[in-house]
Amino acid sequence: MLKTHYNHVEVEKGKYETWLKKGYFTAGDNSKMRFSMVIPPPNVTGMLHLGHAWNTTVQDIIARYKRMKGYDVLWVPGMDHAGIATQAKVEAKLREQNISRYDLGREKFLVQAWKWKEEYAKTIHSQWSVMGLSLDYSKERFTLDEGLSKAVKHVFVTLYNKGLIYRGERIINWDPVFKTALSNIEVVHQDDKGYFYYFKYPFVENPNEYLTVATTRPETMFGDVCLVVNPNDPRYSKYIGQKVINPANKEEIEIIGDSYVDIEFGTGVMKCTPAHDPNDFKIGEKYHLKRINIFNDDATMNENCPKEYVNLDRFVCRDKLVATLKEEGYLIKQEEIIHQVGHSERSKTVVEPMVKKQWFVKMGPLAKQALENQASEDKVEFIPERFSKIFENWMNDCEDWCISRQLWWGHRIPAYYSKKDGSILVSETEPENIDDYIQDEDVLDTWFSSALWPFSTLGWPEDTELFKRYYPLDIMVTAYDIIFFWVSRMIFQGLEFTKVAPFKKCLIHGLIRDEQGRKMSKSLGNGIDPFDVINKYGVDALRYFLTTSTSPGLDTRYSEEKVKASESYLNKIWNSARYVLMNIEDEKNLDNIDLSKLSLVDKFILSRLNKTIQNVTFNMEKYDFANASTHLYNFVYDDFTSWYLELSKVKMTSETKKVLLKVLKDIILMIYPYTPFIAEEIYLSLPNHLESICLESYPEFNPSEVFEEEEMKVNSLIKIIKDIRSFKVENNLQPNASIKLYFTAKDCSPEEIVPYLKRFSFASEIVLNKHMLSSKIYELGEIYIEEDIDKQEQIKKIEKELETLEFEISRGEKMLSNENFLLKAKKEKVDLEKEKLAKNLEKKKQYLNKLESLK
RNA sequence: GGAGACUUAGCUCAGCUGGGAGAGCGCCACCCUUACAAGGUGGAUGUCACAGGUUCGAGCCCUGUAGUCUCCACCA
Repeated sequence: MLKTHYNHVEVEKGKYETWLKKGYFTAGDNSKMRFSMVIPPPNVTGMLHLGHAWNTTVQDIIARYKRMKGYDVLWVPGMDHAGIATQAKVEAKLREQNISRYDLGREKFLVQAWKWKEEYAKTIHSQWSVMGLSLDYSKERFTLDEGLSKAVKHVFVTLYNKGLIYRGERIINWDPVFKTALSNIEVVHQDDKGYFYYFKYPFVENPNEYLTVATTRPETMFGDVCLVVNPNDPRYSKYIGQKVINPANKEEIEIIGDSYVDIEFGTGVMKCTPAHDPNDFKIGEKYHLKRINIFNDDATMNENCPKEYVNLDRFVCRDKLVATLKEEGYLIKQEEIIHQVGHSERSKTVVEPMVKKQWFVKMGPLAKQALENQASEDKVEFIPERFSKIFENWMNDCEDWCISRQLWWGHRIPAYYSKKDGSILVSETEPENIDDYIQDEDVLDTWFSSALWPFSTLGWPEDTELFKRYYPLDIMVTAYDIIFFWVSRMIFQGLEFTKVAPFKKCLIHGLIRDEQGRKMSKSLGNGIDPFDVINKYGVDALRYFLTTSTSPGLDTRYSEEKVKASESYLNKIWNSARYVLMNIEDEKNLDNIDLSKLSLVDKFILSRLNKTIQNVTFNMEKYDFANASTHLYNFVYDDFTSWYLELSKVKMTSETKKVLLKVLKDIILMIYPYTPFIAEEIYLSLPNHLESICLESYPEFNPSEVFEEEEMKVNSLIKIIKDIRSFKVENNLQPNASIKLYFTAKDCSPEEIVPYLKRFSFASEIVLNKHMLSSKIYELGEIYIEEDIDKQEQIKKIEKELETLEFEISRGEKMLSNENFLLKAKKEKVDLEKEKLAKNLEKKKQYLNKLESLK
């Protein structure tokens, strides 16, 4: 027997270990249809947060639901080495001991990094188990494990041989803290306060005249190679070909013309720094301009700058240069502005565009393929659909992907440079005469290996059984913030290498915010540790909250109040289970409900149950877990606990007991994917259970158990009871005050109804078939509550009823007298309204008769 | 500069293909009724941002306006 109160600590204890031991989550039953997913691999940088909890719970609901629906479910766990993020953490830890990665050297540093990985993998595993995730650990992978490394090399080499990976000197985003290149999307643009500086560039021929150039980054003037004006700009076109003095270093530079320059913007004269600005770089390419790199790798100034600036930090240099130019009279003015500045996603430092030799993936052909696929029938179905557009927009104008990183923690680029002639060898295996070669020092962007995750985890590029059976995946579940980083890259790599999209559906959810709607972040200190929540309210309550108080694709706010409400709901189910168990204790035969022996209310609840199963299943199939849970919730509260449990107390037949058990069991089965721990606990206390709820099937809709008439009648009974209750409140009577009732049945046998009336109205006496003039009319018949009021009061009451009735009748008549409504509305709607109107008119007639007699 | 989302009860949010406005929490009154006081019963509260349009009928569809937010974009 269950305890009086739901205690999450006791309920959760030991269950997950048992499930794992029994192998319930191990895929491989080939007799069933397959259903496959892989977990978005969390970074091995630290603890899981609420976002992970949300994301994984959604997947767990899917996995458990699909198992119940008879699928062989594979859900692959795994983690991501998270190159730059993890390396930063390991370096920070070493720094505490005053050790830099260079002190250790590559190999020893990697030993430290692997240690870090082992430690955090352990934490993540234990957190997954607390969350109750039904992962198949026998298939677990890590992005740096041997098989995945093999896949990465294979992809790199194949793309290289196809000409889709190239090495080139191009302008890239440089992170001067981590001293590595970044891809475009690892740069986040923020509004920063800065200055627009206006400088004089005097003409060589005529030093009294000058052009004014505005810039936000004066220090890059040391890298200027020319000025650019628009040839169509009447103010300046005449100067094209002339020379001016660069005030920063007093060197002569030419004025060239190019229509790129916006006549309206700034002064209309642009300085050109091909080595440190993406647009200037393009112009530089067009006109074969010099690229003068002025920065060291840590963004201090290098020897291409005047002596007094060398080795100064870029911002110190900026201030010093501005001060000098001001002194020399070159600074015309400076304006404070707010502008977008690129920062490194990881180090937060201001990114410096630099020309560097890096490896790139040529995006054009890959993007084209992805877009074509998305326009075809084999497209990835995004849920909600609008995210497809976001994916396509990005695919449409993405630049080549810089994939080399100047880090140590990651997949080392399989390119080898000959010591003899410097030629490049790109190969999956080391060259035999390795001593004659030097391997490229760089590693690949983390997302390069993540992009292969849906198939590399299944053993690809080997043609494994796992890959053959489970690929492509049925669904990928992720938040919208990594559509560009991850989803899009999985799609184009999947298409390129496996010829199909890596997953059929992509379920996108939002981000979780704090109670005020702000992002959770370390600097704000507003992060919520999911495991604190779990300790307090239980993992089921957290899971329920995360997956039900959210809307598809939208952000949600964390709300302790709602977690608490979830726990109350679970307690409600818990206690309803106690009631059922208490009542069926001594009943031996609980199977095979005999429909012919059911009472009115038994049929009512069975009917409601079946409609609920239908609605819940419909929404589960759409992956709309919030909506599915709402249907179940309303059924549990309104139909089951508020009414059926109470009504069942009137006449507890052995058939009723069977119904109680069936309804409870189906509720437990439907809530199970959301809240597996409490569901298992209750399930195991039911008679005739299997070894675990994990082995159960999902409830099926049964049309032969839908009883419209009984539903209608019980609803009418409920209405009567509610009216009696309000009558008592209105008349300041205690809820259990005894009253005298008059009941004249219609379309039902009074014997069936009276016991319920008696119990719920606390009636001391129920008089049957005695027509009372001021009784109220229901589907089940007429009800009159005896009270001490005079004729006038009774008339008033009836007139009030008539008034509301009149309102409804006129609404119906208006509708039905509208020809267009009759012509254009759906037939069912018209019939429904007709029926309603007829009923109301009949009711009105009866009330009028009463009124007549009273008067 | 583009793209998208959001605006519904005091607060947080639901409202499925257009057919009589909902939940949780909070608030008021009453009730320890033998599953549950982490509860029950009854109740109050909404020009569904604004303005047009389509429609027999609009919270829902279309257009515009305002506000909030997010993403993308090289504007020196």
